[in-house]
Amino acid sequence: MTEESDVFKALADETRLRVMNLFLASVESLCVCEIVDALKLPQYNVSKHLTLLRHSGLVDVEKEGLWGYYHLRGNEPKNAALVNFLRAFLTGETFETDRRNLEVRLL
Amino acid sequence: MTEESDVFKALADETRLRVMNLFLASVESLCVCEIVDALKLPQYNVSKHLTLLRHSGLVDVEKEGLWGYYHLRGNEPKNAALVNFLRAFLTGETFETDRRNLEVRLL
DNA sequence: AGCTTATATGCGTAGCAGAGCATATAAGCA
DNA sequence: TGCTTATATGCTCTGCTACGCATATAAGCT
Repeated sequence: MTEESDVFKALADETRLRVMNLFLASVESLCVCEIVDALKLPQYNVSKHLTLLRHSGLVDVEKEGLWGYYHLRGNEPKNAALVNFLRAFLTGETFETDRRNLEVRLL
Repeated sequence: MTEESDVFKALADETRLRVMNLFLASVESLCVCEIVDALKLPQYNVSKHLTLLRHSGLVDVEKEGLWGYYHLRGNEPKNAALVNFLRAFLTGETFETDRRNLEVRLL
């Protein structure tokens, strides 16, 4: 059984919220290295958090050669309301900075 | 600084979600013993989780003699959207059973 | 084949969180 | 004052989790 608390466990971490924030900010899928650059965190760290987010059902990957393109599973009925809530909830300096860094990186 | 992830940490626990579910189900404040009876968990356990929820800003207490009446802080702008989301999110057998047990206990 | 690049993962460690049990606090009542 | 009731809390143990580092995997390129 999938516990309801698992979704919150997935979000109960500063780094994973920062990752989610990036997904909310971009229409496109994001590869690991883009997230790494935007958050300025070690690659292994980001990779592990992405795996956890994927297992929680919040995001999904599509592999294309070397790259892994991660994206929100916002279409899932279970996630839609949550994603909507997150969009309003993730304010603050850190999140804004991360979004700016992502924007620069995507240029 | 209050981290955004703290709210999710507060909800990243099955027991605390069950407590929140009871608050969503009842208009009135709830005392600890009512929650204990509804959830069928040890008093010390419930008490600790309530303290944590209080520190996270999600609930508040009013002490009246021996009793502590806990209630949602759903009026807080920061909580309103979350409470709304939770109301739709907390489905499942356990939550329903808990609500029924609370109802019986409140008779 | 060998090198590089992108991503994942196993291991060890440190810290936090929840459970259980006992006990403290403190209010009401005989 | 002493007993009971409602709630809180200190302590210990245990398990999970995030981190860092190293390394594995595996695709593309020369």
